[in-house]
Amino acid sequence: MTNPPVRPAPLDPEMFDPVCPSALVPFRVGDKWATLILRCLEDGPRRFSELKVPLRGITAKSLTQSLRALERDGFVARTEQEGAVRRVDYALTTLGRGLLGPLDTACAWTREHWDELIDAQEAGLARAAGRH
Amino acid sequence: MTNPPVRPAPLDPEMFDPVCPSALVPFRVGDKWATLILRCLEDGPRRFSELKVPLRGITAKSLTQSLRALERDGFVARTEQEGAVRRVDYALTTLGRGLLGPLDTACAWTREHWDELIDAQEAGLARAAGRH
DNA sequence: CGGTATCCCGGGTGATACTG
DNA sequence: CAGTATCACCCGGGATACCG
Repeated sequence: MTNPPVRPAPLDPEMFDPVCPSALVPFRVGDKWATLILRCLEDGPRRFSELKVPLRGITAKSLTQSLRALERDGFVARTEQEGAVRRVDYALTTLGRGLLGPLDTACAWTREHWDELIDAQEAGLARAAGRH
Repeated sequence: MTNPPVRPAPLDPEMFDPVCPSALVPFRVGDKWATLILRCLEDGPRRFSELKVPLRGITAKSLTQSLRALERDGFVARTEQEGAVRRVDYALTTLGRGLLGPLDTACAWTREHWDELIDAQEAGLARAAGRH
């Protein structure tokens, strides 16, 4: 039985598409991209360029920065594969995987109260507009 | 039976003191101060100046900004009391109170893994220092 | 007391170009 | 492919002063 390194299915390029302005998703971890990166690593290690796909519009610089920060904080492990073609993998550490728990809780809450969040925000904007 | 408006105990000026560098508390809601404000409102309505106490060093401007944002998003309700002395109260809305659930989850996780978080961070810093 | 009005600074973020 | 280097901009946030 061969035992090739676990390779999860490719990421859905639209996994963050419908929304995520993070204005409405009220929980943030680390910097702007950190939670999204964590989510991307949920199903297994990912390559640098692989991560760029669902992270619409992220620059190499920002991605590097976020990854380095996550690495420094012990949430993500970076491993450089040797071989002809360059290949660097990023994976969740145990600690990083643990973060997904509370993160899921937060996301679940947001999804459950999505309509209320939208309504409240619209009402708030209307009030703000009326005041001026 | 008189029914005076509920007034919770005064806030502990040191309720955020030992730590909270928010670098290690990996969950953020809204801006820099939002989660702390939410926590401050947990036990009931608070006045503007009352909030400034545990929020060591926050400026009136920042507090106003954060509160206005929380109000716009429907997490906090502002009520201006009439009377001789000026008095403005901020209280959690139902939606805002709901946020405390996931927030508690996040805080609990952080507390549970505090030592690991510290260790991982120190290790990360050491590695970073070694690389340069 | 409960804010506004200004000024200002640092850095987080993006755009672009370049590299091993 | 997996980054680095550089510039440049915006704005969150603090400091200070003032107001109804």
